[in-house]
Amino acid sequence: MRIASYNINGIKARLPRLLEWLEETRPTVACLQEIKTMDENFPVGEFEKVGYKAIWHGQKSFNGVAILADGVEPVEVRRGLDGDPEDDHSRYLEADVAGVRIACIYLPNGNPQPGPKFEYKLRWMKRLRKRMREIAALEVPAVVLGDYNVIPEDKDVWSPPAMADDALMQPQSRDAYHRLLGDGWTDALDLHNPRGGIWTYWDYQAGAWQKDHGFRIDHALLSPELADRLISCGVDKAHRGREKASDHAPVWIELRD
DNA sequence: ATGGCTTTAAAATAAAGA
Repeated sequence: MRIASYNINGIKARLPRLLEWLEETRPTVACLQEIKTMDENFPVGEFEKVGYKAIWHGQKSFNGVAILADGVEPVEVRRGLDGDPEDDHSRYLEADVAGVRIACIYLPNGNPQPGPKFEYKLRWMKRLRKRMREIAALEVPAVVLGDYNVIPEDKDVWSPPAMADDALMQPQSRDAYHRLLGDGWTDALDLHNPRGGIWTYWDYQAGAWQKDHGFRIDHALLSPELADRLISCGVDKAHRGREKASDHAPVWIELRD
């Protein structure tokens, strides 16, 4: 089976591209971030037409996550993270599909830093770690994937100096990410590309795509039970170059059944 | 460059993104 993640930057503007990607690559499960729409406007019928069932957790204007599955309804486990009743952002959705626990995340960006947005990012990462430790304790095949908004190491960015002040690569962001790995989660793309140089995001500005000025912030973290089943993984880079593309490219993992 | 694009919401600008 193939499990993919795609920050689509607006489901309304991206729908033709998204349906095209689903039909061309046919992932078993597709986790979406930044759907940027209220629940009542989620185009579930468009996905049903091409054979996908869906659950979603939206909000007005920004954020929002969804999980699509080929031919089966994802069985929702939870939406949102514990630990902050004030947090009304739609950034977390967890479900079971085909015997795999799947958490779709849209981690806060955190810019500008320092500041309240960066503090929110770090708090959110603590709450995520708590939930991921609970999932790990289940000792089941599990993957937590999505837009982590963290550049894990310098090898994951086209120019470390150019991004030095960005929230995505501050030491606190990186430390929090590496604590997840320390808990036993495996970064699939990093495992298969240890020298780096793999990007999942290219800014719309300054010709970043044309110059290949990107970085890697979309990640799939696997539990030991799922890491054992990893066959291959990759980035659907060509989809970033199409008309009206998202600024992210899809990432995917292929697993033994 | 307190942002060179892009999206959303909504009716001209503003917020958010990374």
